[in-house]
Amino acid sequence: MALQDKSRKPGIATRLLNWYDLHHRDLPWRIGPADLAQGKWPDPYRVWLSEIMLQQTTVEAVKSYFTTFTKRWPDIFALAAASQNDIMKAWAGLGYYSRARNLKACADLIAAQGGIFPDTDKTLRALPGIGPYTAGAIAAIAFNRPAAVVDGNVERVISRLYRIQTALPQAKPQIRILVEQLVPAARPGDFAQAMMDLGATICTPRRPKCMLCPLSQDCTALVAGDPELYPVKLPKPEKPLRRGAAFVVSRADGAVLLRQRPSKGLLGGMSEVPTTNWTARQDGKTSLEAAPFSAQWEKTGQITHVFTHFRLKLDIYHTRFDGAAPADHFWSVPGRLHDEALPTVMKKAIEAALPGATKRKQN
DNA sequence: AAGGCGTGGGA
DNA sequence: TTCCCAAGCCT
Repeated sequence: MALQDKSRKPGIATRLLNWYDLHHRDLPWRIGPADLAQGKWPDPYRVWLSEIMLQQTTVEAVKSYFTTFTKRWPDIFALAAASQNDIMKAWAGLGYYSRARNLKACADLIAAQGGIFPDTDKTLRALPGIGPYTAGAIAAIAFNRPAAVVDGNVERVISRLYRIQTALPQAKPQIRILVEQLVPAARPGDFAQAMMDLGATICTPRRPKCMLCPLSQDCTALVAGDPELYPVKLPKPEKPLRRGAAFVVSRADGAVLLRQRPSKGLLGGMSEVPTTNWTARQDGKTSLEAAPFSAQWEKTGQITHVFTHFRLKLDIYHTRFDGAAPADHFWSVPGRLHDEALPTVMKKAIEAALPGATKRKQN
């Protein structure tokens, strides 16, 4: 929700912005406070792209993807003109692949409207892949709107400032209200980024650097001596184990047999080697009936991979085959496996049978 | 509205 | 090793 009036806590915002001017992070998608003061302004396309990539993803992981994407697709029209499959390939390895599907859908919508981004919290929120956080972030950073921007960093900072006893996510509404009261009428974008920088570099989950914090005088948890206890979170359920088998079929020229996963759900729209269903059975028995064809399958190893809500153990089988690809399968481009839309778990599976096969050759 | 949805890095 | 978690969104 955009705020019309000034911050009711000017001291905190001022202290935070002064700290940000000196200690902000330089990031590829960011216009620093000095440049901003000179009248330079961020490109909404780059703000949007970076914010989508940063959802539940670390800054370090995003950097190279952001560079690759903006070089290949410099603006919203270039991205809208790209195929869904090329975007999935470029997104491979970054995770949460529904983001890549929504990215394309959003680019198409904006390009069709002349390439102009919506510039308010509410209108941004209506676009695919843009929720409360991202809408606020784009509105504040790209359009200087005094929107409340609440991410995991901000939740932590606010939880400690006010020593909030309510556990997340139940505390979210309360946190949002507190942030709304802090947002300054001037520099709302810098304020949002400052809050996140503070959470990422000073007010860290463990061992926060309170000695260096510009808000130490404001922090209730620091006074109480227990900042690490916040935010309060409920214990997470443990991840069940699922098992299955994956079948790596290699052709003489190095091509590998692939197929495309359904567009929705886990790894939706990404490519995979043929696999059995991933079941909860614990006996380790895998049915070769699910193989793409009957052959002399050689077990070449086993991999484990951790998804958001379950762990997966896959037995890896390998065979060589030089015929035509079966229905609904295709051969990868020989020597170009690293360009396929392969999620990390599938790269692991292929590597277990064909070491080095998914690596980009360096020269 | 609670659960589905990836991955890699740090402690 | 194991756990936590990182600029959340969708249904």
